[in-house]
Amino acid sequence: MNKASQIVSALTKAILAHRLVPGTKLGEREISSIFGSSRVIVRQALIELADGGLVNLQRHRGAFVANPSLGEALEIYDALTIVEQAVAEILIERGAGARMAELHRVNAQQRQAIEDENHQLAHSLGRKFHSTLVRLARNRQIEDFHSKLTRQAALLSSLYNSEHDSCAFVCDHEQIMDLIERGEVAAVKRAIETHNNIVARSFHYDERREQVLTLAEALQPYITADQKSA
Amino acid sequence: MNKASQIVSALTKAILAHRLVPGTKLGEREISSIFGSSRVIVRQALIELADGGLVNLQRHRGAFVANPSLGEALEIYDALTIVEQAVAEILIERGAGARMAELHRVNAQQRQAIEDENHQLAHSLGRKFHSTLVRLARNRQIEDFHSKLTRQAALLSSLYNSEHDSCAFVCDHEQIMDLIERGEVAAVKRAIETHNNIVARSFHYDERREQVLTLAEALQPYITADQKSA
DNA sequence: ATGCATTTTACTGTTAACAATAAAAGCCAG
DNA sequence: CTGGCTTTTATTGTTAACAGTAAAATGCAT
Repeated sequence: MNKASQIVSALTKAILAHRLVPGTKLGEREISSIFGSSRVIVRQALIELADGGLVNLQRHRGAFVANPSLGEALEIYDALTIVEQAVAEILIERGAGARMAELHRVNAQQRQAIEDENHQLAHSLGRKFHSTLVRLARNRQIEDFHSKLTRQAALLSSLYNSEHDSCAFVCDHEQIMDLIERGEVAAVKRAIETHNNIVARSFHYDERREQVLTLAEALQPYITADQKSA
Repeated sequence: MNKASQIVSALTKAILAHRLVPGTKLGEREISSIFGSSRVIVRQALIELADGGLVNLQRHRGAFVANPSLGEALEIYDALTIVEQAVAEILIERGAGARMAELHRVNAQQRQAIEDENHQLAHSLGRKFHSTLVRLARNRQIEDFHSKLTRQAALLSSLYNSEHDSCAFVCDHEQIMDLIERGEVAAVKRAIETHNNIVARSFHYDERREQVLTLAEALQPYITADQKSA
Protein backbone atom coordinates (compact mmCIF):
# COMPACT_ATOMS: atom_id res chain seq x y z
CA MET A 1 0.00 0.00 0.00
CA ASN A 2 0.94 3.60 -0.52
CA LYS A 3 2.94 5.25 2.23
CA ALA A 4 1.25 8.58 1.63
CA SER A 5 -2.15 6.94 2.03
CA GLN A 6 -1.08 5.41 5.32
CA ILE A 7 -0.09 8.83 6.57
CA VAL A 8 -3.37 10.31 5.35
CA SER A 9 -5.22 7.59 7.18
CA ALA A 10 -3.29 8.02 10.41
CA LEU A 11 -3.58 11.79 10.45
CA THR A 12 -7.29 11.59 9.62
CA LYS A 13 -7.92 9.22 12.50
CA ALA A 14 -5.91 11.37 14.89
CA ILE A 15 -7.79 14.51 13.86
CA LEU A 16 -11.22 12.88 14.04
CA ALA A 17 -10.39 11.44 17.45
CA HIS A 18 -9.52 14.95 18.62
CA ARG A 19 -6.00 13.86 19.41
CA LEU A 20 -4.86 16.64 17.11
CA VAL A 21 -6.54 19.92 17.95
CA PRO A 22 -7.59 22.40 15.22
CA GLY A 23 -4.83 24.86 14.50
CA THR A 24 -2.05 22.42 15.34
CA LYS A 25 0.99 22.89 13.15
CA LEU A 26 1.77 19.82 11.08
CA GLY A 27 5.47 20.23 10.39
CA GLU A 28 6.68 18.16 7.48
CA ARG A 29 9.98 17.24 9.05
CA GLU A 30 8.39 16.19 12.32
CA ILE A 31 5.74 14.02 10.66
CA SER A 32 8.24 12.47 8.31
CA SER A 33 10.46 11.47 11.21
CA ILE A 34 7.46 9.99 13.02
CA PHE A 35 6.53 7.82 10.06
CA GLY A 36 10.08 7.19 8.92
CA SER A 37 9.43 8.49 5.43
CA SER A 38 10.72 11.36 3.43
CA ARG A 39 9.17 14.82 3.55
CA VAL A 40 7.90 14.55 -0.01
CA ILE A 41 5.65 11.66 0.97
CA VAL A 42 4.31 13.65 3.90
CA ARG A 43 3.65 16.57 1.61
CA GLN A 44 1.63 14.39 -0.75
CA ALA A 45 -0.41 13.25 2.23
CA LEU A 46 -1.00 16.83 3.34
CA ILE A 47 -2.25 17.77 -0.13
CA GLU A 48 -4.84 15.00 0.04
CA LEU A 49 -5.88 16.05 3.54
CA ALA A 50 -6.24 19.65 2.40
CA ASP A 51 -8.57 18.51 -0.39
CA GLY A 52 -10.63 16.75 2.24
CA GLY A 53 -10.94 19.93 4.25
CA LEU A 54 -9.20 18.58 7.33
CA VAL A 55 -5.98 20.50 6.83
CA ASN A 56 -5.11 24.05 5.86
CA LEU A 57 -2.13 24.65 3.62
CA GLN A 58 -0.47 28.05 3.80
CA ARG A 59 2.20 28.80 1.27
CA HIS A 60 5.64 28.98 2.83
CA ARG A 61 4.06 28.69 6.25
CA GLY A 62 3.10 25.05 6.38
CA ALA A 63 0.15 22.81 7.15
CA PHE A 64 -2.26 23.17 10.05
CA VAL A 65 -5.19 21.15 11.28
CA ALA A 66 -8.25 22.93 9.90
CA ASN A 67 -9.69 25.53 12.22
CA PRO A 68 -13.08 26.52 10.80
CA SER A 69 -14.92 29.62 11.91
CA LEU A 70 -18.37 29.36 13.41
CA GLY A 71 -19.79 30.50 10.07
CA GLU A 72 -17.99 27.74 8.20
CA ALA A 73 -19.15 25.24 10.80
CA LEU A 74 -22.77 26.21 10.22
CA GLU A 75 -22.24 25.93 6.47
CA ILE A 76 -20.99 22.39 6.91
CA TYR A 77 -24.03 21.37 8.93
CA ASP A 78 -26.29 23.17 6.50
CA ALA A 79 -24.77 21.22 3.64
CA LEU A 80 -25.22 17.97 5.58
CA THR A 81 -28.88 18.80 6.09
CA ILE A 82 -29.37 19.64 2.43
CA VAL A 83 -27.80 16.39 1.28
CA GLU A 84 -29.71 14.20 3.69
CA GLN A 85 -32.99 15.91 2.89
CA ALA A 86 -32.41 15.35 -0.79
CA VAL A 87 -31.54 11.71 -0.14
CA ALA A 88 -34.70 11.15 1.88
CA GLU A 89 -36.80 12.66 -0.87
CA ILE A 90 -35.14 10.42 -3.44
CA LEU A 91 -35.72 7.33 -1.35
CA ILE A 92 -39.41 8.18 -1.13
CA GLU A 93 -39.81 9.07 -4.79
CA ARG A 94 -37.98 6.02 -6.06
CA GLY A 95 -39.73 3.71 -3.61
CA ALA A 96 -36.64 2.38 -1.92
CA GLY A 97 -38.61 0.77 0.88
CA ALA A 98 -36.94 -2.57 0.22
CA ARG A 99 -33.53 -1.11 0.96
CA MET A 100 -34.57 0.26 4.34
CA ALA A 101 -33.88 -3.05 6.07
CA GLU A 102 -30.20 -2.22 6.36
CA LEU A 103 -31.03 1.06 8.04
CA HIS A 104 -33.28 -0.64 10.56
CA ARG A 105 -30.47 -3.05 11.34
CA VAL A 106 -28.03 -0.23 12.13
CA ASN A 107 -30.65 1.41 14.30
CA ALA A 108 -31.30 -1.80 16.20
CA GLN A 109 -27.59 -2.18 16.85
CA GLN A 110 -27.44 1.35 18.19
CA ARG A 111 -30.38 0.70 20.52
CA GLN A 112 -28.59 -2.37 21.80
CA ALA A 113 -25.37 -0.41 22.33
CA ILE A 114 -27.23 2.20 24.37
CA GLU A 115 -28.85 -0.52 26.47
CA ASP A 116 -25.37 -1.97 27.07
CA GLU A 117 -24.23 1.52 28.01
CA ASN A 118 -21.52 1.27 25.36
CA HIS A 119 -21.58 4.97 24.57
CA GLN A 120 -18.62 4.91 22.24
CA LEU A 121 -20.22 2.27 20.03
CA ALA A 122 -23.60 3.99 20.20
CA HIS A 123 -22.08 7.22 19.02
CA SER A 124 -20.29 5.48 16.17
CA LEU A 125 -23.47 3.69 15.10
CA GLY A 126 -25.28 7.00 15.20
CA ARG A 127 -22.88 8.30 12.59
CA LYS A 128 -23.23 5.07 10.64
CA PHE A 129 -26.98 5.62 10.44
CA HIS A 130 -26.42 8.77 8.42
CA SER A 131 -23.83 7.28 6.09
CA THR A 132 -26.01 4.23 5.50
CA LEU A 133 -29.01 6.41 4.77
CA VAL A 134 -27.04 8.25 2.12
CA ARG A 135 -25.65 5.05 0.62
CA LEU A 136 -29.21 3.88 -0.07
CA ALA A 137 -29.53 6.61 -2.68
CA ARG A 138 -26.89 4.73 -4.69
CA ASN A 139 -24.96 7.73 -5.92
CA ARG A 140 -21.25 7.61 -5.36
CA GLN A 141 -20.75 11.35 -5.85
CA ILE A 142 -23.33 12.22 -3.20
CA GLU A 143 -21.98 9.51 -0.93
CA ASP A 144 -18.42 10.82 -1.14
CA PHE A 145 -19.54 14.40 -0.59
CA HIS A 146 -21.55 13.42 2.46
CA SER A 147 -18.60 11.49 3.80
CA LYS A 148 -16.35 14.52 3.39
CA LEU A 149 -18.88 16.70 5.21
CA THR A 150 -19.16 14.15 7.98
CA ARG A 151 -15.42 14.12 8.50
CA GLN A 152 -15.34 17.89 8.72
CA ALA A 153 -18.25 17.84 11.15
CA ALA A 154 -16.39 15.39 13.35
CA LEU A 155 -13.49 17.79 13.40
CA LEU A 156 -15.83 20.61 14.41
CA SER A 157 -17.15 18.93 17.49
CA SER A 158 -13.81 19.40 19.18
CA LEU A 159 -14.00 23.14 18.57
CA TYR A 160 -17.60 23.90 19.34
CA ASN A 161 -18.39 21.32 21.86
CA SER A 162 -21.94 20.40 22.57
CA GLU A 163 -22.96 17.36 24.51
CA HIS A 164 -25.28 15.06 22.66
CA ASP A 165 -27.74 12.53 23.87
CA SER A 166 -27.43 9.37 21.80
CA CYS A 167 -30.71 8.21 23.20
CA ALA A 168 -32.71 11.13 21.87
CA PHE A 169 -30.98 10.72 18.52
CA VAL A 170 -32.14 7.14 18.18
CA CYS A 171 -35.71 8.32 18.49
CA ASP A 172 -35.09 10.95 15.82
CA HIS A 173 -33.64 8.30 13.54
CA GLU A 174 -36.63 6.06 14.02
CA GLN A 175 -38.96 8.91 13.26
CA ILE A 176 -37.01 9.64 10.08
CA MET A 177 -37.20 6.03 8.93
CA ASP A 178 -40.90 5.92 9.68
CA LEU A 179 -41.62 9.10 7.74
CA ILE A 180 -39.62 7.83 4.76
CA GLU A 181 -41.56 4.59 4.72
CA ARG A 182 -44.83 6.47 4.93
CA GLY A 183 -43.77 8.77 2.12
CA GLU A 184 -44.12 11.96 4.15
CA VAL A 185 -41.66 14.09 2.20
CA ALA A 186 -42.24 17.44 3.89
CA ALA A 187 -42.31 15.95 7.38
CA VAL A 188 -39.14 13.92 6.99
CA LYS A 189 -37.31 16.98 5.71
CA ARG A 190 -38.38 18.97 8.73
CA ALA A 191 -37.29 16.09 10.95
CA ILE A 192 -33.83 15.95 9.36
CA GLU A 193 -33.43 19.70 9.60
CA THR A 194 -34.40 19.71 13.26
CA HIS A 195 -32.20 16.71 13.99
CA ASN A 196 -29.11 18.37 12.52
CA ASN A 197 -29.94 21.79 13.91
CA ILE A 198 -29.94 20.40 17.40
CA VAL A 199 -26.25 19.76 16.91
CA ALA A 200 -25.45 22.86 14.89
CA ARG A 201 -27.33 25.45 16.92
CA SER A 202 -25.99 24.14 20.20
CA PHE A 203 -22.51 25.17 19.19
CA HIS A 204 -20.94 27.52 21.62
CA TYR A 205 -17.51 28.91 21.09
CA ASP A 206 -15.22 26.81 23.20
CA GLU A 207 -12.14 28.67 24.20
CA ARG A 208 -9.62 27.10 21.86
CA ARG A 209 -7.99 24.44 23.98
CA GLU A 210 -4.27 24.23 23.44
CA GLN A 211 -2.58 21.10 22.18
CA VAL A 212 -1.80 18.76 25.05
CA LEU A 213 -0.30 15.93 23.02
CA THR A 214 2.79 16.17 20.88
CA LEU A 215 2.46 15.08 17.27
CA ALA A 216 4.26 11.85 18.02
CA GLU A 217 2.00 11.11 20.99
CA ALA A 218 -1.15 11.90 19.03
CA LEU A 219 -0.19 9.71 16.10
CA GLN A 220 1.34 6.84 18.02
CA PRO A 221 -1.82 4.64 18.10
CA TYR A 222 -2.14 4.79 14.33
CA ILE A 223 1.39 3.86 13.34
CA THR A 224 1.72 0.32 12.05
CA ALA A 225 4.70 -1.85 12.79
CA ASP A 226 6.36 -1.43 9.43
CA GLN A 227 6.49 2.32 9.91
CA LYS A 228 9.57 2.76 12.01
CA SER A 229 9.24 5.70 14.41
CA ALA A 230 12.81 6.92 14.22
CA MET B 1 2.54 31.03 -7.16
CA ASN B 2 2.82 27.30 -6.74
CA LYS B 3 4.24 25.34 -9.63
CA ALA B 4 2.03 22.37 -8.86
CA SER B 5 -1.07 24.59 -8.98
CA GLN B 6 -0.03 25.92 -12.37
CA ILE B 7 0.24 22.38 -13.66
CA VAL B 8 -3.13 21.50 -12.14
CA SER B 9 -4.64 24.53 -13.83
CA ALA B 10 -3.10 23.80 -17.21
CA LEU B 11 -4.06 20.13 -17.19
CA THR B 12 -7.59 20.99 -16.04
CA LYS B 13 -8.04 23.46 -18.88
CA ALA B 14 -6.66 21.00 -21.41
CA ILE B 15 -8.97 18.23 -20.20
CA LEU B 16 -12.06 20.44 -20.10
CA ALA B 17 -11.28 21.75 -23.57
CA HIS B 18 -11.14 18.14 -24.77
CA ARG B 19 -7.58 18.61 -25.89
CA LEU B 20 -6.75 15.64 -23.68
CA VAL B 21 -9.06 12.72 -24.35
CA PRO B 22 -10.29 10.45 -21.51
CA GLY B 23 -7.94 7.53 -21.03
CA THR B 24 -4.85 9.44 -22.13
CA LYS B 25 -1.77 8.41 -20.21
CA LEU B 26 -0.28 11.29 -18.24
CA GLY B 27 3.33 10.20 -17.87
CA GLU B 28 5.13 12.02 -15.07
CA ARG B 29 8.39 12.36 -16.94
CA GLU B 30 6.73 13.68 -20.09
CA ILE B 31 4.67 16.28 -18.21
CA SER B 32 7.61 17.34 -16.09
CA SER B 33 9.70 17.96 -19.18
CA ILE B 34 6.86 19.97 -20.74
CA PHE B 35 6.60 22.25 -17.71
CA GLY B 36 10.29 22.22 -16.90
CA SER B 37 9.73 21.01 -13.35
CA SER B 38 10.67 17.91 -11.49
CA ARG B 39 8.51 14.80 -11.43
CA VAL B 40 7.64 15.26 -7.77
CA ILE B 41 5.85 18.52 -8.58
CA VAL B 42 3.91 16.82 -11.35
CA ARG B 43 2.96 14.04 -9.00
CA GLN B 44 1.57 16.53 -6.50
CA ALA B 45 -0.50 18.05 -9.29
CA LEU B 46 -1.80 14.64 -10.32
CA ILE B 47 -2.89 13.91 -6.74
CA GLU B 48 -4.95 17.09 -6.71
CA LEU B 49 -6.46 16.29 -10.08
CA ALA B 50 -7.34 12.80 -8.89
CA ASP B 51 -9.17 14.30 -5.92
CA GLY B 52 -11.12 16.43 -8.36
CA GLY B 53 -12.17 13.37 -10.32
CA LEU B 54 -10.50 14.42 -13.56
CA VAL B 55 -7.64 11.95 -13.31
CA ASN B 56 -7.34 8.28 -12.41
CA LEU B 57 -4.31 7.14 -10.44
CA GLN B 58 -3.31 3.51 -10.76
CA ARG B 59 -0.59 2.26 -8.48
CA HIS B 60 2.64 1.46 -10.33
CA ARG B 61 0.81 2.11 -13.60
CA GLY B 62 0.50 5.84 -13.65
CA ALA B 63 -2.06 8.59 -14.16
CA PHE B 64 -4.73 8.70 -16.84
CA VAL B 65 -7.37 11.22 -17.82
CA ALA B 66 -10.55 9.98 -16.16
CA ASN B 67 -12.62 7.71 -18.33
CA PRO B 68 -16.00 7.32 -16.61
CA SER B 69 -18.43 4.58 -17.54
CA LEU B 70 -21.92 5.45 -18.72
CA GLY B 71 -23.19 4.56 -15.25
CA GLU B 72 -20.78 6.95 -13.58
CA ALA B 73 -21.71 9.63 -16.07
CA LEU B 74 -25.37 9.29 -15.17
CA GLU B 75 -24.47 9.46 -11.47
CA ILE B 76 -22.67 12.74 -12.06
CA TYR B 77 -25.66 14.27 -13.81
CA ASP B 78 -27.98 12.86 -11.18
CA ALA B 79 -25.90 14.51 -8.48
CA LEU B 80 -25.97 17.80 -10.39
CA THR B 81 -29.74 17.61 -10.57
CA ILE B 82 -30.03 16.84 -6.87
CA VAL B 83 -27.83 19.76 -5.88
CA GLU B 84 -29.54 22.26 -8.13
CA GLN B 85 -32.99 21.12 -7.04
CA ALA B 86 -31.98 21.56 -3.43
CA VAL B 87 -30.56 25.01 -4.17
CA ALA B 88 -33.76 26.10 -5.91
CA GLU B 89 -35.82 24.95 -2.96
CA ILE B 90 -33.58 26.86 -0.57
CA LEU B 91 -33.82 30.01 -2.63
CA ILE B 92 -37.60 29.81 -2.50
CA GLU B 93 -37.80 28.96 1.19
CA ARG B 94 -35.38 31.64 2.27
CA GLY B 95 -36.91 34.21 -0.04
CA ALA B 96 -33.80 35.02 -2.02
CA GLY B 97 -35.71 36.94 -4.63
CA ALA B 98 -33.47 39.96 -4.15
CA ARG B 99 -30.42 37.95 -5.18
CA MET B 100 -32.00 36.82 -8.44
CA ALA B 101 -30.91 39.97 -10.25
CA GLU B 102 -27.46 38.52 -10.86
CA LEU B 103 -29.00 35.44 -12.44
CA HIS B 104 -31.14 37.54 -14.75
CA ARG B 105 -28.04 39.45 -15.80
CA VAL B 106 -26.21 36.25 -16.79
CA ASN B 107 -29.25 35.09 -18.70
CA ALA B 108 -29.51 38.38 -20.56
CA GLN B 109 -25.86 38.14 -21.55
CA GLN B 110 -26.44 34.64 -22.86
CA ARG B 111 -29.43 35.80 -24.90
CA GLN B 112 -27.27 38.52 -26.39
CA ALA B 113 -24.48 36.06 -27.18
CA ILE B 114 -26.93 33.82 -29.02
CA GLU B 115 -28.26 36.77 -30.98
CA ASP B 116 -24.66 37.63 -31.90
CA GLU B 117 -24.22 33.98 -32.91
CA ASN B 118 -21.27 33.75 -30.55
CA HIS B 119 -21.89 30.11 -29.71
CA GLN B 120 -18.76 29.66 -27.68
CA LEU B 121 -19.68 32.52 -25.35
CA ALA B 122 -23.28 31.40 -25.19
CA HIS B 123 -22.24 27.93 -24.12
CA SER B 124 -19.94 29.33 -21.48
CA LEU B 125 -22.67 31.64 -20.13
CA GLY B 126 -25.01 28.67 -20.05
CA ARG B 127 -22.64 26.96 -17.65
CA LYS B 128 -22.26 30.20 -15.70
CA PHE B 129 -26.02 30.30 -15.16
CA HIS B 130 -25.82 27.08 -13.19
CA SER B 131 -22.81 28.08 -11.10
CA THR B 132 -24.38 31.45 -10.34
CA LEU B 133 -27.63 29.83 -9.32
CA VAL B 134 -25.78 27.64 -6.85
CA ARG B 135 -23.74 30.54 -5.52
CA LEU B 136 -26.96 32.30 -4.52
CA ALA B 137 -27.51 29.66 -1.85
CA ARG B 138 -24.43 31.03 -0.10
CA ASN B 139 -22.94 27.74 0.97
CA ARG B 140 -19.32 27.22 0.06
CA GLN B 141 -19.42 23.45 0.54
CA ILE B 142 -22.33 23.06 -1.86
CA GLU B 143 -20.75 25.50 -4.27
CA ASP B 144 -17.46 23.60 -4.36
CA PHE B 145 -19.21 20.27 -4.77
CA HIS B 146 -21.29 21.61 -7.64
CA SER B 147 -18.18 23.01 -9.26
CA LYS B 148 -16.47 19.64 -9.01
CA LEU B 149 -19.48 17.95 -10.59
CA THR B 150 -19.55 20.53 -13.35
CA ARG B 151 -15.92 19.91 -14.20
CA GLN B 152 -16.54 16.18 -14.39
CA ALA B 153 -19.58 16.77 -16.55
CA ALA B 154 -17.53 18.87 -18.93
CA LEU B 155 -15.09 16.00 -19.22
CA LEU B 156 -17.98 13.64 -19.99
CA SER B 157 -19.26 15.56 -22.95
CA SER B 158 -16.21 14.52 -24.93
CA LEU B 159 -17.01 10.88 -24.27
CA TYR B 160 -20.73 10.76 -24.69
CA ASN B 161 -21.30 13.49 -27.14
CA SER B 162 -24.70 14.97 -27.54
CA GLU B 163 -25.36 18.12 -29.41
CA HIS B 164 -27.04 20.78 -27.36
CA ASP B 165 -29.14 23.70 -28.38
CA SER B 166 -28.10 26.75 -26.39
CA CYS B 167 -31.28 28.47 -27.49
CA ALA B 168 -33.61 25.91 -25.96
CA PHE B 169 -31.53 26.00 -22.80
CA VAL B 170 -32.04 29.73 -22.39
CA CYS B 171 -35.78 29.17 -22.36
CA ASP B 172 -35.36 26.45 -19.73
CA HIS B 173 -33.29 28.80 -17.63
CA GLU B 174 -35.88 31.54 -17.85
CA GLN B 175 -38.58 29.11 -16.86
CA ILE B 176 -36.52 28.03 -13.88
CA MET B 177 -36.00 31.62 -12.73
CA ASP B 178 -39.67 32.36 -13.15
CA LEU B 179 -40.74 29.34 -11.12
CA ILE B 180 -38.29 30.22 -8.35
CA GLU B 181 -39.63 33.75 -8.16
CA ARG B 182 -43.19 32.47 -8.05
CA GLY B 183 -42.28 29.99 -5.33
CA GLU B 184 -43.35 26.92 -7.28
CA VAL B 185 -41.12 24.38 -5.56
CA ALA B 186 -42.41 21.20 -7.18
CA ALA B 187 -42.56 22.71 -10.64
CA VAL B 188 -39.06 24.16 -10.56
CA LYS B 189 -37.67 20.83 -9.43
CA ARG B 190 -39.33 19.09 -12.33
CA ALA B 191 -37.97 21.74 -14.67
CA ILE B 192 -34.41 21.29 -13.39
CA GLU B 193 -34.66 17.52 -13.64
CA THR B 194 -35.96 17.70 -17.18
CA HIS B 195 -33.35 20.27 -18.14
CA ASN B 196 -30.48 18.11 -16.94
CA ASN B 197 -31.98 14.89 -18.22
CA ILE B 198 -32.08 16.29 -21.72
CA VAL B 199 -28.30 16.28 -21.55
CA ALA B 200 -27.85 13.07 -19.59
CA ARG B 201 -30.32 10.86 -21.42
CA SER B 202 -29.09 11.96 -24.80
CA PHE B 203 -25.76 10.34 -24.10
CA HIS B 204 -24.87 7.79 -26.65
CA TYR B 205 -21.69 5.82 -26.42
CA ASP B 206 -19.26 7.51 -28.70
CA GLU B 207 -16.66 5.14 -29.99
CA ARG B 208 -13.70 6.26 -27.93
CA ARG B 209 -11.82 8.61 -30.19
CA GLU B 210 -8.09 8.15 -29.98
CA GLN B 211 -5.75 10.93 -28.90
CA VAL B 212 -4.82 13.10 -31.84
CA LEU B 213 -2.69 15.61 -29.96
CA THR B 214 0.51 14.79 -28.13
CA LEU B 215 0.68 15.89 -24.51
CA ALA B 216 2.95 18.77 -25.43
CA GLU B 217 0.60 19.92 -28.18
CA ALA B 218 -2.44 19.68 -25.96
CA LEU B 219 -0.86 21.64 -23.13
CA GLN B 220 0.98 24.22 -25.20
CA PRO B 221 -1.73 26.93 -25.01
CA TYR B 222 -1.73 26.81 -21.20
CA ILE B 223 1.98 27.09 -20.57
CA THR B 224 3.04 30.50 -19.33
CA ALA B 225 6.29 32.12 -20.37
CA ASP B 226 8.16 31.38 -17.15
CA GLN B 227 7.60 27.66 -17.62
CA LYS B 228 10.34 26.66 -19.99
CA SER B 229 9.24 23.90 -22.32
CA ALA B 230 12.52 22.03 -22.54
C1' DA C 1 4.38 -19.84 -36.05
C1' DT C 2 2.99 -20.31 -30.94
C1' DG C 3 3.09 -20.58 -26.01
C1' DC C 4 5.85 -19.93 -22.13
C1' DA C 5 9.86 -18.43 -19.27
C1' DT C 6 13.37 -14.91 -19.00
C1' DT C 7 15.43 -10.60 -19.72
C1' DT C 8 15.07 -5.96 -20.65
C1' DT C 9 13.08 -1.59 -20.41
C1' DA C 10 10.46 2.14 -19.00
C1' DC C 11 7.83 3.67 -15.82
C1' DT C 12 6.37 4.83 -10.94
C1' DG C 13 7.82 5.08 -5.87
C1' DT C 14 11.03 7.12 -2.72
C1' DT C 15 14.85 9.42 -0.92
C1' DA C 16 18.55 12.78 0.65
C1' DA C 17 20.42 17.03 -0.43
C1' DC C 18 20.01 21.81 -2.02
C1' DA C 19 17.42 26.53 -2.68
C1' DA C 20 14.21 29.94 -1.32
C1' DT C 21 11.41 32.02 1.93
C1' DA C 22 9.32 33.84 6.15
C1' DA C 23 9.53 34.15 10.95
C1' DA C 24 12.51 34.80 15.03
C1' DA C 25 16.54 36.51 17.24
C1' DG C 26 19.91 39.77 17.75
C1' DC C 27 21.56 44.54 17.21
C1' DC C 28 21.84 49.34 17.72
C1' DA C 29 20.49 54.16 17.68
C1' DG C 30 17.22 57.23 19.92
C1' DC D 1 13.12 50.46 27.17
C1' DT D 2 11.48 50.81 22.21
C1' DG D 3 11.20 50.90 17.23
C1' DG D 4 13.11 49.62 13.24
C1' DC D 5 16.93 47.28 10.82
C1' DT D 6 20.02 43.24 9.92
C1' DT D 7 21.28 38.55 10.76
C1' DT D 8 20.14 34.11 11.90
C1' DT D 9 17.45 30.06 11.95
C1' DA D 10 14.02 26.94 10.93
C1' DT D 11 10.75 25.77 7.72
C1' DT D 12 8.84 24.98 3.21
C1' DG D 13 9.78 24.54 -1.99
C1' DT D 14 12.31 21.96 -5.41
C1' DT D 15 15.46 18.99 -7.54
C1' DA D 16 18.36 15.04 -9.38
C1' DA D 17 19.46 10.53 -8.43
C1' DC D 18 18.34 5.88 -6.76
C1' DA D 19 15.04 1.70 -5.89
C1' DG D 20 11.22 -1.13 -7.02
C1' DT D 21 7.70 -2.83 -10.06
C1' DA D 22 4.86 -4.08 -13.99
C1' DA D 23 4.66 -4.38 -18.76
C1' DA D 24 7.08 -5.12 -23.12
C1' DA D 25 10.68 -7.43 -25.67
C1' DT D 26 13.48 -11.36 -26.29
C1' DG D 27 14.70 -16.08 -26.69
C1' DC D 28 13.70 -20.84 -26.96
C1' DA D 29 11.51 -25.26 -27.13
C1' DT D 30 7.60 -27.33 -29.21
